[in-house]
Amino acid sequence: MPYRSSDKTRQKKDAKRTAMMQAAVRVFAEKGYHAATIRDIVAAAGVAIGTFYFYFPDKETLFVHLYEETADFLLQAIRQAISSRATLPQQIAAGLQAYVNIAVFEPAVIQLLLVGGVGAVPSLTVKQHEFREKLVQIWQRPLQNADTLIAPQNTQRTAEALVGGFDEVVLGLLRHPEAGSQAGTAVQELTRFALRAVGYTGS
Amino acid sequence: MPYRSSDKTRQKKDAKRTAMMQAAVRVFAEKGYHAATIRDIVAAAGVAIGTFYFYFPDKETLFVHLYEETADFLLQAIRQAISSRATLPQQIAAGLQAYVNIAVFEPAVIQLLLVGGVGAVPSLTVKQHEFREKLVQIWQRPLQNADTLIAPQNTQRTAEALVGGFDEVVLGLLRHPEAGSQAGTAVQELTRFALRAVGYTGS
Amino acid sequence: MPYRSSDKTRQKKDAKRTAMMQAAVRVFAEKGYHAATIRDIVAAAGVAIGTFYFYFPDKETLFVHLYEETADFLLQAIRQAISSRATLPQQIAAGLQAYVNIAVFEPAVIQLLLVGGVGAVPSLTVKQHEFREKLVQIWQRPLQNADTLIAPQNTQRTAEALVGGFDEVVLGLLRHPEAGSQAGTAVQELTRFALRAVGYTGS
Amino acid sequence: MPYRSSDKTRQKKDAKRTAMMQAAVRVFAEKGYHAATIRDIVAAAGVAIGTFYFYFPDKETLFVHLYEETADFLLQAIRQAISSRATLPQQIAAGLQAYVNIAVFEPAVIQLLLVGGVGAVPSLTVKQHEFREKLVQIWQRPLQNADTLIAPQNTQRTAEALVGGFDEVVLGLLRHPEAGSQAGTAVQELTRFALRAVGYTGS
DNA sequence: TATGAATGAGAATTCATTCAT
DNA sequence: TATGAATGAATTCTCATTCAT
Repeated sequence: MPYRSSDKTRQKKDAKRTAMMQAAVRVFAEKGYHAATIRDIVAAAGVAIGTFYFYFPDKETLFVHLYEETADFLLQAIRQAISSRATLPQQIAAGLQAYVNIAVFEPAVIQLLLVGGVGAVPSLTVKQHEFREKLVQIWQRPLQNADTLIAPQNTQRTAEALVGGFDEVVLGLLRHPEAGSQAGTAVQELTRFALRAVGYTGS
Repeated sequence: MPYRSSDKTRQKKDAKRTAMMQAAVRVFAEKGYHAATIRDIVAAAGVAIGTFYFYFPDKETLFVHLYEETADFLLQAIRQAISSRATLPQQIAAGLQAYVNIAVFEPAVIQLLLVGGVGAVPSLTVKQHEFREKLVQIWQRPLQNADTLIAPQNTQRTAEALVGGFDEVVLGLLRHPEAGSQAGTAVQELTRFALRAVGYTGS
Repeated sequence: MPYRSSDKTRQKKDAKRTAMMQAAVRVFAEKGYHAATIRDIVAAAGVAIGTFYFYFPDKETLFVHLYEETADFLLQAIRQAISSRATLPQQIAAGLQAYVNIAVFEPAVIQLLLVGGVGAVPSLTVKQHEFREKLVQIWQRPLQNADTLIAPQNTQRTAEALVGGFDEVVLGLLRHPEAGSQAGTAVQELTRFALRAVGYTGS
Repeated sequence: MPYRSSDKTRQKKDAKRTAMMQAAVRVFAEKGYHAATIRDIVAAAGVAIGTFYFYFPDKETLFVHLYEETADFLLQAIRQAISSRATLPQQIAAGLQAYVNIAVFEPAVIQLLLVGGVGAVPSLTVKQHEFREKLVQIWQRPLQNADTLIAPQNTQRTAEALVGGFDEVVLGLLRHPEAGSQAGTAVQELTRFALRAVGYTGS
């Protein structure tokens, strides 16, 4: 019996914690790390300042944590989309579609990862590198697997360049209000771009 | 002897102003806009705080100015490299070489443009968009000119993706201390990547 | 036990706020707007600098607010004293007595209104004019009501001159440490002065 | 011969010094002591900052000096106007006319004495008191001389009140752009006010 | 757990003043 | 004499963080 109550408490607490983190993501994404104040965050979450420090040790830790979680979410989504397809063109299209979907429906995720946290917190630099590297690895894998269907190349470098290109286009989409309407075209064009870039000769 | 105004004094002042701006670029590049304090900048320049405000109106104005100047410098270097070559492969190789050279010898330039100023100052957002757009245009031009030698495509989108790809690779280079040694290889690989990506069929 | 918000806490906060405002009035009155620093004010109130900004938006806003409140207090006191009497001589004597009382027992009020804030803040100029005008109106009213008992005259001008005269004498009183002892005489003499000045012929 | 040249030099220097002082009066009058910067003053005088410190030791000293000179000028003008007339009504009218003239044609003088310097500089307080006292004495003298023609009274107190009244009205005039057109009426009304206030029974 | 009043280090900016030329 | 570049103390204000309730 007692543990059930404790369970509920735990759940409640987690719910509040999660709500605060979501509020924080929104605020960080919108204003960037430095311009976002704790007051902004607690206001967005509808709690008091003290409550923030009950759930999180400090601003920087929260931000780094948020960055990691968000990065994992994005990586997982792309990884999952790619791994659920069989051929390289399908993998690229699916991975891109997943990425663009997130950009359109959760722009805060992209904002946080590609804009809000860039060069803001020293302790984040390492995490950022890790994130970039993992992203590259995710895109490099299908290239390695399609070994015989693409041009001979340094797949790591190719994946790096693709990742950068995807980011640039996606950020460009977000700069325009009607991001959603362009998304489909962008995915197609980027897919073709990527296939050419790797020298795909299948079909 | 009413103080010679326009001669050496003038030059000295300009020299000092330039020296201070260079110091500021270094500091901004290293720490990012917010983490860089006026104290950091004047310390790096070896002057007093008041001196900063004698030469510049305020932190933000200086930063925006620096960003613009640096952006113009980079754009000009790449534009110039591209326009001095005749064929697409040469143009791409030359443009990339120019870009990578700056990254290797003036890493602060790339740091300032791609990292230190991202999401830092609201009044900079517009300038950043302009910078990205100009960069895209610079790379789009040779594609348009090589019209018949490349695959049919949305050259604007392609240029966007290339620009993003180049940036990512260059930032990757800077992450490693021995950037210089990798630079040559990176230029070659990126050139081939780009030629494939545009579907170049010349020779 | 989520923190009782509206009870004692509220009252305490208001009390502190009031205490800080009183401290601020003292400091502003003593040093004038510019010479009074936030440090002075918080030192006088026995709190930290941050506390000031928790209660008030900034120095100027507080000062203007203080000025308005103080002006209203003084105006109300004089208005009330005058309106509670029936004849002109009584009205003048009562109004003056009220004014002098405040000067003697709350010299900071007069100091703030007539000295500390003069020419200090641009945004205050309008308030100052309003204050002077209201003061003139207060003294003009009894003159208009005693219409038939005083010399024909521009009562507005007369009231202006009386107001200026009263201020000068009151400030003179405050210049001497034993202001209180002279106060009674001053009220009598000023009353007679005013009655002559309006050409009062009653009795 | 040499002394002639030195003489000219002296004159030139004095001329420049005077020009700078006039510029300073204008600036102090317009902005008040604290808001007026040395840069403002030298800009108004058309010289360099260093030049200021060649002629004057520092800002405060200059201001106090300016205050004294301006006060002397005003006192002398009124004193002179009064002493050149024979009867009390003429004396009051002439003194007021002189005062109002200065207010209309040299508003900076009044601004400096009655507004710009009030409560601004601690070291000025004494000078201000002296100024007020001298002004009171100037107006008290004719009252004492008209001893038998006015009501029995404390002429010092009366003079104080008159001085304050005159100031208030004059400041009121300056608040309106068309000060000049109202000046004549104001002098007449104030003269009558003053004559009534002293209980003048002549004629 | 939750609150929000209180803190104070630190940042940007101003401006009177100095001094080498 | 005259200049104006250079200085740095002092000021206002912000904001992450603490802690008594």
